[in-house]
Amino acid sequence: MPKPKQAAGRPRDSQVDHAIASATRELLAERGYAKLTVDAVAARAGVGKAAIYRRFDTKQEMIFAASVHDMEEAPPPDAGSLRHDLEAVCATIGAQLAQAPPDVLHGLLADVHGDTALGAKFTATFIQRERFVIETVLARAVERGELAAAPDAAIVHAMLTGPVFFWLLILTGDHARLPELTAQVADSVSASLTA
Amino acid sequence: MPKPKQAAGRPRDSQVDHAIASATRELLAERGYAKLTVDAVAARAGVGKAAIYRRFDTKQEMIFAASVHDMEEAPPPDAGSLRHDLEAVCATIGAQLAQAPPDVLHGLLADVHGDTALGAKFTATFIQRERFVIETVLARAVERGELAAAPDAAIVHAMLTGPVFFWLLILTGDHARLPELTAQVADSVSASLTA
DNA sequence: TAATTACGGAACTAATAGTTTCGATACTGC
DNA sequence: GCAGTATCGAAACTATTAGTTCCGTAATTA
Repeated sequence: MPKPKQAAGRPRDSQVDHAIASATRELLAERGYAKLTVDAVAARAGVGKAAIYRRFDTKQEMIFAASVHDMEEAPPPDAGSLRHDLEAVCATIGAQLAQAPPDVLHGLLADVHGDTALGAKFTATFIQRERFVIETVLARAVERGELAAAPDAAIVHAMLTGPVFFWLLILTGDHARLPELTAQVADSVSASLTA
Repeated sequence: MPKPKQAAGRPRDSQVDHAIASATRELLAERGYAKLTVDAVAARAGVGKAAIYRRFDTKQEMIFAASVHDMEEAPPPDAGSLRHDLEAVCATIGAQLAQAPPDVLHGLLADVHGDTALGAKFTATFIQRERFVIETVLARAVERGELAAAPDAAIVHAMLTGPVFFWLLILTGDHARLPELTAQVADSVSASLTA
C-alpha cells in the first residue's frame, strides 16, 4: 500500500477544490451548460485559471467532477419482493436524474461520449454502480424463489432505467408523474421476468 | 395557401444544399461530433461559409438539418396484435438510432436542449411523430378489443422507446442484441397493458 | 437594363479553451 | 534557518473557431 506521503512543495488547498466545484454547479444552474466558461468559474470561485487546470485536464473533466460530486451511492434496496426492489431502484435513479436540468445532463453525456478517458470514468462510476445494484436485486429474487435463474442484468438495466431516462431527458416530462411511471415500469418488468 | 413564388434575384442552388448536407454527414462520421468545424464543412462541400450561414442561423441547425435529412417517416405498423405492433415500433426506432454513432446523437441532443428553437423543431419532428404512431397502435388495440381503454401514450412512449435509447446511447450496447431487447420490451409492455 | 439575390473566396471580429509567466506563499528535507 | 519545490491569484498570451462582412461574378425577375 502506497502511504499518502506528503509531497514536497506547497500542498493543494482543499478549499480551492471546493470553491471550483461550487462555482461550477452554481453557474451551471444559473446560466446553463452551453454558457459555462472556465473564466467565469475561476472568477466566481475567486481562483486563478491555473488552479483549475492544475486539477483538471479539460473543462469537461472539471464539469464532470463537479457534477458527480454530490451523487451519493445508494445501496441495493431490500423491500421484500422483486417488484418493490425494482421500483425502489427505478425511483432512486429518477430522483438522481431529476436533480439536474436536462440541458446539463445532455451536455455532460455529450462530453462523456466525446472523450475516451471521461467515457471510461463515467462507465466505471455510474453504469457499473447501477449494474451492481440490479444484479444484487436479481440475485435476491433468485434466492427468494421468485426467479428460477437470474436474467441478463444489462437487459433488465435498460428496461428499468431507460424509461425514466427517456421521460426526463427526451420527453422532458413532468417530474410529478415520475412515481406513476416508475410504478408502471416496475410492474411491467417484474411481471415479465417472473412470467 | 402561399404560392411558392419565385423571389427576385438569383435562386438558391439546391446542389449547394445537398453538398452541405453530405459534407456534414461525411465529416461527422469521419471525425466525430466534437471535431466538426464549419470551415471544414465548407471546404469539403466546395462552398463558401456565407452559403452555409445564408441557410442556417447556427452550426447546430446545420447539423440538425443534415442529420434529420435521411430519417424517413415510418407509418404506424399493423401487425395484427398489440404485441407485434409494439415490437415493430420499437424495432423501427432502434434501427433509426443505430444508424448514427453515439457521440453524434449525444451532440445532437445536447444542441437540441441548449437552444429553444431547435428544441421546438426536434419535438415537432421526432417526438410528435413517434407519439402519433404509438397513439395509432394503441387505438387499434382498443378497436380489436385487446384494451378496454387507451392508456396514456406518453407513458407508453417512455416505456417502449426508453430501453432502446438507453441501450444504444448510455450502455453503448451491442447492436446485435437489439432484437432480443425489443422483443422483451414489447412482451413486457403489452402484457402490462392488457393485464 | 436595373434591381436583387446567390455564388466562392477571403479577410475580419469576438469569444473562449488552454498555456505561460509573475511575485508571493506554504510546505519538506537538510 | 535555508534550499528546493509546488502551490496560490492574477494577468498576459496563443490558437481555434463560430459567425460576419465584403469582394467580384453569375443568375434571376420586372
